[in-house]
Formats: sequence, C-alpha cells, structure tokens
Amino acid sequence: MSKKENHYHHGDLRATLLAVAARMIAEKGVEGVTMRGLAEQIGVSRTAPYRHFVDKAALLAAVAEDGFNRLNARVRDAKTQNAGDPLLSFRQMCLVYVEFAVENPTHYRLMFGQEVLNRQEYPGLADAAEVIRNETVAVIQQCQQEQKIKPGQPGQLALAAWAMAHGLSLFFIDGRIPVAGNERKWAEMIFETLLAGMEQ
Amino acid sequence: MSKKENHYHHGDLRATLLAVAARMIAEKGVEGVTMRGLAEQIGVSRTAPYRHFVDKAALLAAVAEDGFNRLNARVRDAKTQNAGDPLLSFRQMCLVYVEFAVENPTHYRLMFGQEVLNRQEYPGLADAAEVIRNETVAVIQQCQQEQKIKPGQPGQLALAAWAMAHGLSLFFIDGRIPVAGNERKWAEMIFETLLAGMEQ
DNA sequence: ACACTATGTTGACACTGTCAATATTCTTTG
DNA sequence: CAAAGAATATTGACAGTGTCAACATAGTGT
Repeated sequence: MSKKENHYHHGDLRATLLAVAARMIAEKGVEGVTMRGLAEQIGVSRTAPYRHFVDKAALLAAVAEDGFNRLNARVRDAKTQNAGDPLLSFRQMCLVYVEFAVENPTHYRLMFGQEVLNRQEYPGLADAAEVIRNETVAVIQQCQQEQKIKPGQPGQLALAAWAMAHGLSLFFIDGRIPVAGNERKWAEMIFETLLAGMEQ
Repeated sequence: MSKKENHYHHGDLRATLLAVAARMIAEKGVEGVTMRGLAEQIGVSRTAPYRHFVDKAALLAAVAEDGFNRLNARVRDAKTQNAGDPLLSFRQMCLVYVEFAVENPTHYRLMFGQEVLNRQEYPGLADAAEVIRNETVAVIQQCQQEQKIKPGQPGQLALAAWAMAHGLSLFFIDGRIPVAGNERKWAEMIFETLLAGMEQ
C-alpha cells in the first residue's frame, strides 16, 4: 500500500505515463515523445507502458483525450459564466477556445494531429472531440431563440465558428502570422466579423 | 544521354523522388513515406536520395512546396477568371482553396504539418506559403475600393478568410463532420456567412 | 497457503534515418 | 582525346525506434 517505495510494481503507472507524456509533449512536441524515453524518464522498463496501452498511438490518444476534456471544461466554463446572454457566451467560448490552443500549442496539435487520427478506435477520444460541437450548437440555438442570430441550421453555424477557431488557433500556433502576443486582440476582431455575419 | 536505360546514374532522380513521394503521400499518408521505401520503389539504393536532399525533412519540405505552388496556381486562376468582380473572385478563391484540400487531403496535411514546420530552413516553402495571403489581401483591398467590403485592415480580413478556409479544410479532410460529398455546399454556405460579416 | 491475475523485466527482431568509405559515371580542361 | 575532378550512386555500419515473446515478481481472493 505504501506508494513512495521503489517497488517492482509502480503503483499508478498509467496515470504517471499520461502525466509525463503530457509534460514531454509540452516541452519537446509530440515527435519528441518516445515510448522508451518515456519509460526511462519514469524509471521503468521500456515495455512496461504496454501493460497499460496497447500502442503508442493508444497512449497518445489518451493524452489527446485528456486535452479535449480540459478544453471542454474551459469552454463550458465560458458558457456558464455568461449564461443569460447567449451571444456573449458564444463569443467567449470562441475566444477561450483559441486561448487554450495558444497556451497548449503542442498538445492542441496532437489533439488534431494524424498521430491519433483513427478516432473510431478510441471512442473516448471521439466523444470528447464531439462535446464542443454540441455545446456550440446549443448556444447558437439559444441565440436563435432570442433572435440574436439569424435562423438556419445551427450545426452549420457551429461548424463555421469551430472551423474559424481551429484555423485561427493553428495559424497562431504555427507562427504563420506576425501577431506575437496580440493573438487575443486579433481573435476578438476576427470573431466580431464572423458574428456580424451571423447576427440578424 | 539516353534516359531509358538502367544506368548507375539515374538521370533525374531529384524530380522522380518528388513525384514518387507525392504519390506515396497521396496513397498512404505522410507517415507511410520512408526514405528507404521511396528509394526501393524507384529502384535505387537507400542513400541515393541523400545526394539530392540533405534530410527526409528537406525532401518533404520540397514536396510541400510543390503542393503550395499547385494550390497557389489554382487560387490565382480562380482570381483572374473572375477579374472585374473582386467580390466574386474572393468567394471563388475561398471555395477553390477548400476544394484543393479535399482533393489532396494527405498532401494538404503535409503542407501544414509539423514534419515541415521549421519553415525558416526552407525559404522556398516559406515564400510559397506566403503567396496566398498576399493574393487574398489584394482582392480584399480591391473589394474595399469598390466599397463591397467594409473598411478595415485587409490583412485581418484576409486572415479571417484564410483561417476559415484552413479550419474547414481540415475538418473536411479529417471527416470530423458528417458531410460526405456535400463539402462544396457546406463551404458555400459557410463562406456566405463570413462574407455577410465582411460586406458593407 | 496457494493458485490466479495483474504488472513489470529482459532479450530479440525488424525497421528507420543517416554517416563514412567506396565505386561509378559525367564533365571539363589540358 | 586523355586525365583529373566533380557529381552521383552503392554498400556497410550504427544507433534509435516500436513492439513481440518468454519469463519474473507482486498483489488478491479462495
């Protein structure tokens, strides 16, 4: 039961793997993460991780899923903090999304990268990635009910917002635009433009 | 000088490498491309490619650059074909962009992927990736002059459109939205929304 | 106390990118 | 036209990778 000792059994290797992998990703990017290096960092043999994840892909998928959960939580927060004004909720959700991406660039990239692309194999991941869309659709419907957003398929409007947030996030992350530090301002103005097209 | 014979010197290995790599990428994705497999496919020794590219990364960068050039050409086409109506030009450029991505999914992903991210090392690639933004900025300025788009920093509006196109492209490619086959329609409607926010 | 299961380890393999040394062909220049 | 030098291709080697199979150890329930 004691956890601090140097056991043959690690005690909570699975969680440790996820945590250390996440740290390594943040520090050196996804391509800097290696099963062996990960195991060594933790002080465990190279194949120990395979007792908890069938694959490197499965491990990365789990890390990605964690990322989605954190992102989801943040978006939901932004939503509930501005409940009552769905349009403001919507705006904040978009901004918070981009903010998360900018703060966790490598992690965000993993979440949408090809390392983890066969999402059907990782149902948890697929679900986690779905939450945001549903959340967004819901807000948009609210806005439409209050006649603050033009009528039309909310799924389509949600996709518009999500695609914008995603593209913007990636451009910020990749430094594809000379905007260092002012991401927030740019994002605000750009979402303002999009919202202008959605309001009625 | 004869080119068909089986020579010790291949004759035009560099170009062949790029072509075959592009094909392999289209067929099996970027992660399915390996220096050795590539060489074998062409019928040349494993290290022959290194006479033409210092790195695997350099090779992929060159392939990505080709992709940007093709994309640029297509966007430019869309632009000139509708010269005279800059707003229509703009609209078409956006649609053609997404079309390219959907038709060349793995190639598009490479162009924006981390395999090739240190773009400073590949000036050609950096330049090629810059063309579209400039092109877009120019059209937007035209639209503004004809008072079809609201005034404001054209660079910002261009980024909005580009980010939207990029995000949408990736979502289509990744199958992240149940929209099989109707990408064009969705893209049209979504860009309509964005343009509505940009028009004056 | 003992069997069972979960977890961890070691050894091995095929595959990868890439370097160094070597061989072959092409090009240039005497 | 021959010889030297540059360009291009090859073979051998190495370290690093993911992962399988066989084995070892620790915790759990009967």
